[in-house]
Amino acid sequence: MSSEQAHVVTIREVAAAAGVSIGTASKALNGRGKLREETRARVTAAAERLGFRPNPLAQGLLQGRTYTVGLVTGDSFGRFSIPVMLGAEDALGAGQISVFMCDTRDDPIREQHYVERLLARRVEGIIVTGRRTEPRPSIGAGLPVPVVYAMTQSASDDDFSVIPDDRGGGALAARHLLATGRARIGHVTGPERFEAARRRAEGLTDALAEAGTGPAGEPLFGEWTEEWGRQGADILLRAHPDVEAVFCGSDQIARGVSETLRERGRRIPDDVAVVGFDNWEPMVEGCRPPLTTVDMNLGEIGRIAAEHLLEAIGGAPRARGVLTVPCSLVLRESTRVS
Amino acid sequence: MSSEQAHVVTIREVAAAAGVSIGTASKALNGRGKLREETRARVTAAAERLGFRPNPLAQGLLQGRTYTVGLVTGDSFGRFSIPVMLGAEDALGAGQISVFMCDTRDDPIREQHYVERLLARRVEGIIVTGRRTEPRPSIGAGLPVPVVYAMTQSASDDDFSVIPDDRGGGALAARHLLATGRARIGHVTGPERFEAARRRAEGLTDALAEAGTGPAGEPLFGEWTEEWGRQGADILLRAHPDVEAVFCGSDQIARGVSETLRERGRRIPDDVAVVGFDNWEPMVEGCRPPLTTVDMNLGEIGRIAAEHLLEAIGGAPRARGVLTVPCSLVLRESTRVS
DNA sequence: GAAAATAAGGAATAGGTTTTCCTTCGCTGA
DNA sequence: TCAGCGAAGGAAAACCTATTCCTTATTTTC
Repeated sequence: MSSEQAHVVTIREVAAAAGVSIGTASKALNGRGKLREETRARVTAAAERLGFRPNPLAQGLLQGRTYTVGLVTGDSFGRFSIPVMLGAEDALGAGQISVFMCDTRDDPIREQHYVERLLARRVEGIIVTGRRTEPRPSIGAGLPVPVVYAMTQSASDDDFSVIPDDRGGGALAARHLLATGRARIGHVTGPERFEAARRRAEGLTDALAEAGTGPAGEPLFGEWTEEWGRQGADILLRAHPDVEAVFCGSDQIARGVSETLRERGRRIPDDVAVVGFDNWEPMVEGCRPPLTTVDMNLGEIGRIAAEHLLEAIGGAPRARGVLTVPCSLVLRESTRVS
Repeated sequence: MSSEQAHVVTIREVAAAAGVSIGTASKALNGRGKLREETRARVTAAAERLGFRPNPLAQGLLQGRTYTVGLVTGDSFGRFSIPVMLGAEDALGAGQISVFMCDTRDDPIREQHYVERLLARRVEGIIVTGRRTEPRPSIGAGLPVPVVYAMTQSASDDDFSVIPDDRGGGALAARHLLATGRARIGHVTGPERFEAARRRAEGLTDALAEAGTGPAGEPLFGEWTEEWGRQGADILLRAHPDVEAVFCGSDQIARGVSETLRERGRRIPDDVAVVGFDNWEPMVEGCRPPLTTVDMNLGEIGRIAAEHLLEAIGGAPRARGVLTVPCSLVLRESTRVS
C-alpha cells in the first residue's frame, strides 16, 4: 500500500493525468461511450497509477442509490442473530451491498431511533432479526424501503418474515428417535408462552401420532436453562422411569437433562437417547456424550431473507406473511444405536 | 408513518412549500444565518410535514465526511468480538457515526477485499477485532484512515491495539484465591502458543510469588475445551491430590475441571475453589456451582478503541503500541468461603 | 435628513461522478 | 463540391445540500 496516498484522488486528476476531459475519463473507466482503445488504456493506466476510487457518495447521489442496507437486531448480536447475519451478509456482499449494523438492545426507543437513522442514510432495505422467533411489533408500517424479518416475526400480516420450521424440527427429532428404536419419548422444553416451544412440541406429538404412538406424558414446559433441564429430567424420570428417549427444546436444556440422566444411572445413548435443539457448538460438544440436535439452518434463513430483500429492492412485488425454512438433524453420540 | 411517502423529499420541495429559497431553508433547518423566527418556524414546519431528511450523501460529498466507520472481524462476530462491537457502537453512536459490518471469516483475501470496499466507501476509520488477542498481520500500512485493533493485536508496532490485561487478570484470580485462604493453587489453561495463556499463567505465578508462595506444579497447557478441562483436572489431582484451588484459562476449561472435581469427590468450593476466565454467561451459569471468573470487560475495550478512533479521526496524533484494559473479578459460588 | 449599520433572505458555488447532448474532424458517396 | 455520416471526445447538466457572498429593505445614529 502506498503510504504517501493521504490525499484522495478524484476523477478530475485522473482526467488531467491522461490528458482528457472528465466525461471521457468516466466513460473510459466505465466502458461507456465511443472511445479509441488507446485513450481508454491511457485513462485506466492513469487511474491505476494514482489509485483512483470513485467516490460512492457522488455515485449514489447521482444514481439515487446507496447500495447499503440496515441490519437491526435486539439480540445484541447473540447466538441466534449472528449466523443469520452472516448468511445475510453473504447474499448481500455478492451484490456489492454493505451493511449498517444496529443493535437496539431490545429497547423500542433505540429501535425507532435507529430506523430513523437508517432511513436518513438512505438504506435501500432493512433486515430485522432477533433473539427468538416470537412475533414482535412491526418496525413501522409503510416505510419507504422494503423490510424483511429474519429469525423473528412481525406481528403484522403485511410484513414478511423468515423463520425456522420449528414444527418440522420437532417431527425430525421424533422420526429419528423412532427410527433408532425408541418408543417412549419424553419432551422437556422452554416456556409454553413461546410459540417456538409449542410448535416443536406439536411437531413431536404429530410425528409420533403418525407412527401410531404418543409421547411419554405431556410436554414439560419450563425455562430455556440447564437448571430446568436437570429438574425436568427428574420430573420425567419419576413419572416415566421407563423413558427411552428425551427430546429437548434447546441444547442447554439437553445438557441439563443429560447430566441428570447420568447421575440417575442412565447411560446415554444405551439406556436413554437425547436430542437437543439449536446445534450450538460449545453446548453440543461439551455435552457428554456429544449431542444429536436439530439445526435451524440460521445461515440459510439469513441468506433467504437477504435474497428476498434484494428482490424487493430490485422492484419485485413485496412478499408478505411467513416463510419457514426446514431444519436439519445433526447426528452425534447421544442417539447412536449400540 | 405515512405510507404514501414513497417519494423522497428534498430540501428544494421544503423550500418551495415554505416559500423561501433553498439556501434559506438550509439555514433555517440547521440554525445558521440570520432569519426571522417566523420564517424559521415555517420552514421547519414544512420539513416536518413533508418528512424531510437531509440526504447524507449530499452532505458527505460537501463536507468531505461520511460519518461512517468500518468494523472488520475474523471472529464471525462471535463470543469475543460482539461485546467489543457493542461497546464500540456505544461510543460511535453517540457521535452519530454509523458502522459498516464486515466479517472476513479469517480469510486474508476476504479481509483485503473488505478493506478496499470500506476505503472506497470513504469510511473515516476502521476497527479490527478478532477471536483472540494474538498478534496478527497488520491490515495494511499507511492507510488513508486511522485504524484501531481491539481484542486483537497488530504485529506491527506502528499500529495501535487495545487488549485485555491478561497478566493482571491472572493476578486478580490469584490474589482472590489467596484471600479466601487457599494456598495450593493449580492452573489448567489453553495452548502455550497463545500469548493470552502465557500471560495469565505469568500473572498467577507472579502474584503468588509476591505473596511468598508458588503454584501447585507447572501450569498445565492444553486446549481451550471442556474436554481438556476434564483431563487437566485429572492430571492435576494425580500430581497434587491436596490441591485447594484451580485457576482455569477459560470458563469452558473451568467447566470441565469442575465436572471432574465433582466426580472425584471434591466439593466445590468447600474442598477446592475454581476460578474461570471470560465470564461467558451460559458457561458460567450452567456450571455447578456457578463460577467465579475473570471478566475482560470487552465492552470497555470496544469503547476505548472507538474513543481512540474518534480522536484520531478528529485529528489527534495517532496512538501507537498496545493499551491494556484491566480485567475484573466476578464472584460466584465456586470460590465462596464456607 | 443623510449616512451607516443591521436584518432578512436570495443567488451562486462547491463537492465528484455519470450521462446527455454537442462539436469537431475526417471521410464517403453522389 | 457538398451533404451527410461516423468516430472521438468535450461541455454541461444533474444529483442534493451547506455556505459564502450579495442584495434589498429597514433601522439607527449623528
